Amino acid sequence: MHAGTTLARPSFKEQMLAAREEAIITAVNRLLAEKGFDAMTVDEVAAAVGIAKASLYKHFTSKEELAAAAMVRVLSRAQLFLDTVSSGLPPLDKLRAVVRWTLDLQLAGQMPALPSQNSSLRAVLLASRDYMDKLMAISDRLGGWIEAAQREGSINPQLPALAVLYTLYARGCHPVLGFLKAGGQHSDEQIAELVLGTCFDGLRAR
Amino acid sequence: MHAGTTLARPSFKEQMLAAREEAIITAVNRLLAEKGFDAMTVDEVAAAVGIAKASLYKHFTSKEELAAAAMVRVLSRAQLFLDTVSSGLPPLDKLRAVVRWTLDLQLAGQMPALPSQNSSLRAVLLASRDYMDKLMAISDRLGGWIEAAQREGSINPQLPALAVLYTLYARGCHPVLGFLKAGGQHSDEQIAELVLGTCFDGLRAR
DNA sequence: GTCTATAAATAGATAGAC
DNA sequence: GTCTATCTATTTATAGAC
Repeated sequence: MHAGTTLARPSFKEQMLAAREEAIITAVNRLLAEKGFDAMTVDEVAAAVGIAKASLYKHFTSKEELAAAAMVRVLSRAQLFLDTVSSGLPPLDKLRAVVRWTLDLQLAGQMPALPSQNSSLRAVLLASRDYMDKLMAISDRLGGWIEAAQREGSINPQLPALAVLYTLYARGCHPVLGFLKAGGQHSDEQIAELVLGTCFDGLRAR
Repeated sequence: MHAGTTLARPSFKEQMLAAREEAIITAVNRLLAEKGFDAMTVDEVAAAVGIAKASLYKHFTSKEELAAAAMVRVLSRAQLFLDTVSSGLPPLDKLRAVVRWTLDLQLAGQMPALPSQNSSLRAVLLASRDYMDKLMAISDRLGGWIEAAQREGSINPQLPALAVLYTLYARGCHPVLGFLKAGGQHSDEQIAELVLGTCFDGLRAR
């Protein structure tokens, strides 16, 4: 939130500040993954970080800003991951890799739940330049890969590209992962591969 | 909640009571679909029904009971729908019909959102005989159809039947529907067919 | 910036008259 | 059973000392 990224080398104090805010966001991120925005309380966040609630409000001006920071960080990490996806890969494999990344994040309990349609968080996110810019940038890159995959015939060309994009995003909050994990019958690796398979190949036999 | 289903013919008063409770559950159902359990308030429910909050508590003992009643009603309706699915249909088509039913419910804004992992509602549902019995009964019937479909080779036999079941359930809270609907590019019918297609056939070309 | 203490608003739930 | 009025606990957010 504070400008820790000036051009000059960050001072020790600034580094401490940045580290603390990282810790805050990490706690928020976990709580958002566990119980979602509405059920998460600022008291819990403060307790998890180990600081007073009032101190939290020196860093972030509201509960919504707190959550938004976590959402932005996830998007930033997604962008970093996109950068690591080999450009030589066929577009379908790139998309697979991205979905796999979101599944791993979920299995690690680090995927914040999407705000519900009517949440106060939603309005803040839609108004956040940072969040929307990152979301657009990610969507553009994925959209390019989707269309390339459709041109080469590896993704069903009859599907609207937007529908494909949303379907990929939806994997980020797929409750199936939690159910299967709670069942205890499968390893995380097996679960991820299962869901990845049903996403791209469907339930029907091929 | 109250026993409106005695063996004797229900009196006028009992019918009024049942109708009121139906109206309450309908309002709760819509609110659960719109914003989920955590964000829904009892005040909103009372306002939507047009009665005082205290009156609500004469019918249902807590917010959780209120929501549970709505969840149970959805399961009851699902059971009724299962009964109407022609027994002559191939198992894959039966499963398709069920998913289609849940998609229609969602598009109508009448599918209550699943409680988050850590919600107080979750505990109440797990402890509710009514809810769990219905859920088990539905799961058993769907499980039978899934296994039959796998035996005849129309559903991928390599997938664990439970994974298939959860995947079907997950369609009941698929955020893609909301996104596509908000986009305004497609009719409800098109959206339902799109999601149905990606569920059974996957994103990849066939 | 961090803390303790508290304000202000809202939530779920209940009392008691009718 | 329905209402108004109220209680109690919780929650977001802030004041003010250090």
